[in-house]
Amino acid sequence: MDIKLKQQASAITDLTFDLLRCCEAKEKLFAKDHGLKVAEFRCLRIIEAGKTYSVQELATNMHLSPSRLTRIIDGLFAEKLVDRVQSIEDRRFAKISLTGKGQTLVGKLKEEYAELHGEMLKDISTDQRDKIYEGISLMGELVSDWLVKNS
Amino acid sequence: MDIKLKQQASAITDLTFDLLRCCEAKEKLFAKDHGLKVAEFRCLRIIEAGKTYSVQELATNMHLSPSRLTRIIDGLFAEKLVDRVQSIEDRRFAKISLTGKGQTLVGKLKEEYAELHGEMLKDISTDQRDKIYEGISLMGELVSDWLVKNS
DNA sequence: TCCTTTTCTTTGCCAAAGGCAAGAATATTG
DNA sequence: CAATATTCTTGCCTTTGGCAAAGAAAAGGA
Repeated sequence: MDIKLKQQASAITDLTFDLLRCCEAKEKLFAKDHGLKVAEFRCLRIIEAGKTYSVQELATNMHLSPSRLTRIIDGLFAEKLVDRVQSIEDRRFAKISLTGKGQTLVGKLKEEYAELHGEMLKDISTDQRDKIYEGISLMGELVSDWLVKNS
Repeated sequence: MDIKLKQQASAITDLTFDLLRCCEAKEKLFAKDHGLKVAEFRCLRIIEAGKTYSVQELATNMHLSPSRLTRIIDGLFAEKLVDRVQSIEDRRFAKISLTGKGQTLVGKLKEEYAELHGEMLKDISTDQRDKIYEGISLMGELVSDWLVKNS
């Protein structure tokens, strides 16, 4: 039993390791093709149109430090993709949101990034896609929970 | 049908995106805990004891440029974890391999990294672990194939 | 053989990514 | 009001990474 766990853990360790490298390469290519820095793409992708976010929210979400986020937002602000206003209720907070231009871009990015994945997934069966969904969903939760406990 | 693909692609896009962030954080933590730079950990992990590798092989494997690899190997060499000798058959090639110290370390790293994943996986069923394995395995191949075609 | 071309690695240089510690501004609490 | 805590930004540093040129070696002509 325990041996079974060990084998599975080892196999999954290797697979996630490889998947990670590939997905990083994929993100880098995609961002470059759209004239964005990888960090900018990653940040834009998690900002929903109409919502506002504090620096800390974004930092936590992206697993980065607040100071790093300040810099990323600086870049997006300079390109007029996001607005940054001081919160009125608590003026320590920044309220970051997408500009009109930002919303248009993010819409396009999401669309095209999903298309890219559609391209990858188009030649396998619906069932297999479900298996991918299920597997990655399970793994994502486990890793996320583990991070909460261990950092 | 096509709508189904679109939905699945979109869902999988989001999931892999989140998984990627979490796994990066996980790698960073693990490397730090073992006194290694992330790039060093990633490099060491793909070098098998007793085998030799060219710079290019490692670069391709890690999806990095040869020049970047030279630097990573410089670091590992300075710590006496890898050997770097000129190939005798073709003296343009470097032959990179683990030193004794490197083998010991890599053995420990692999063991402990698998243990870490074992810790994450221990509370779910064998079946669910198989689902994770299957899903990530499928996805890994798809992304890898896509990269070959698109870069 | 000698010259050109190709291949593999390294080096110099630069950009991007990211964190830490200190500071500024604002809230909160005693 | 004074002390403390929170939020963000800034300065400074490390790490990560690539490109282009240079070196060194092999392979191919003529």
